[in-house]
Amino acid sequence: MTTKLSQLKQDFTEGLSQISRFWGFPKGMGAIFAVLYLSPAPLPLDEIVTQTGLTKGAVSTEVRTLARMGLVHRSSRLGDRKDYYEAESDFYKSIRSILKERQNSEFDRAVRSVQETLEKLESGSVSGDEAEVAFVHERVKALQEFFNAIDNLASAVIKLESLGFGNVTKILSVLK
Amino acid sequence: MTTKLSQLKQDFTEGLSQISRFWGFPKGMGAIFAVLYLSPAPLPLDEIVTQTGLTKGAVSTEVRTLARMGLVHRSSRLGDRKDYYEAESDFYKSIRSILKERQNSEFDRAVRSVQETLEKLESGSVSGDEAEVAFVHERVKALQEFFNAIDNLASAVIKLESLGFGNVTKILSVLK
DNA sequence: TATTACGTTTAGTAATTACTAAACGTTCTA
DNA sequence: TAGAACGTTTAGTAATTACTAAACGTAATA
Repeated sequence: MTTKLSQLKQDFTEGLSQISRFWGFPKGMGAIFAVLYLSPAPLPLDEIVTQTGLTKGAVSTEVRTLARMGLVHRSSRLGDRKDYYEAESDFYKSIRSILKERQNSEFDRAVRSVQETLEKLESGSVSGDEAEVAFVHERVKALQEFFNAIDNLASAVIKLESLGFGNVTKILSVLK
Repeated sequence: MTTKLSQLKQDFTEGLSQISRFWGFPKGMGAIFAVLYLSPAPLPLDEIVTQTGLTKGAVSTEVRTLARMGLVHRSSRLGDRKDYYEAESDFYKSIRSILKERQNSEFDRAVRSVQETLEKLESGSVSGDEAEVAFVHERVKALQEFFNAIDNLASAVIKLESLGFGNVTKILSVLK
């Protein structure tokens, strides 16, 4: 039993949409990426619109955030005022740029607030039951250290030239 | 200038709530975890209710998913029919159990659908422009390999006794 | 200068998700 | 056996997020 390529593409797109949603991104974003990822040539916005069934507005904004994440690239051609988009196919590259993106976000602000909490505790300026303050201090400190570990890991990954297969297997062997 | 412990706790809780939302979990979940994490003793549901301002129903369901993730533990005492909850303080342990949790989820289903797409392509049963089929094949394969790499990494982490400081620094040195 | 071909913004709607309030079931106590 | 003290479920609401439709801005073309 044979499958039409167009059908296959559609299934694939559906799959990526769900994956996208799973990671907390709009499912339309996954669909857009899928369409670009399976296209041999860069596509103009209009083409993405017809292939995903989303509106111009939606594609316009979501493709922009994809670009900011480094998952797609925008380009233009001389004498053609359309923008063309194509998917980044090196996923390790994408991961790095997503991590980078996340570093200057909401998340970082929240992490810093934990840092501030810790500083107050270190400076001894917190009033309350002594034993409980000590306990809280210890806990907050542990959390902060955990965040630091994660952060170091992320930074290291970002700095890498490439997180290719070799590196992954190296990591795996260390973890054995 | 001194800060009251109660105020500090509240700030901390606020911070964790945001972090929780950032990772796609309800912010109430972060708040519940924060309250438990800063409590020297296990707390009954009612106490969580008063400290977070959520309702019994909400706390009941969210504390359960926290437990499933291994971020909190439920216990009970003889001659007391309240349940008591306490936070897991070993975050590496938590990470492992979250990863485990994620492995049997929606996500895995979606990943498998990519696998199926690939199998169809491998079996040569896809009809359409030959060159394009070849291109799509290559791309889908690359994506699948990427997923495998991630999956291997996750599995390795899960199997670890402990992802303590030592291991993290080892990983870091490999990535240099 | 008017028209067309684009991408962006905006204001509103649909869909989803987080939560509340209250009914419910069970187990213990009187 | 009634009542109280729990945790759970359910049905509905509030808040958030994803998206649509359409107005808009800009630059190229006639």
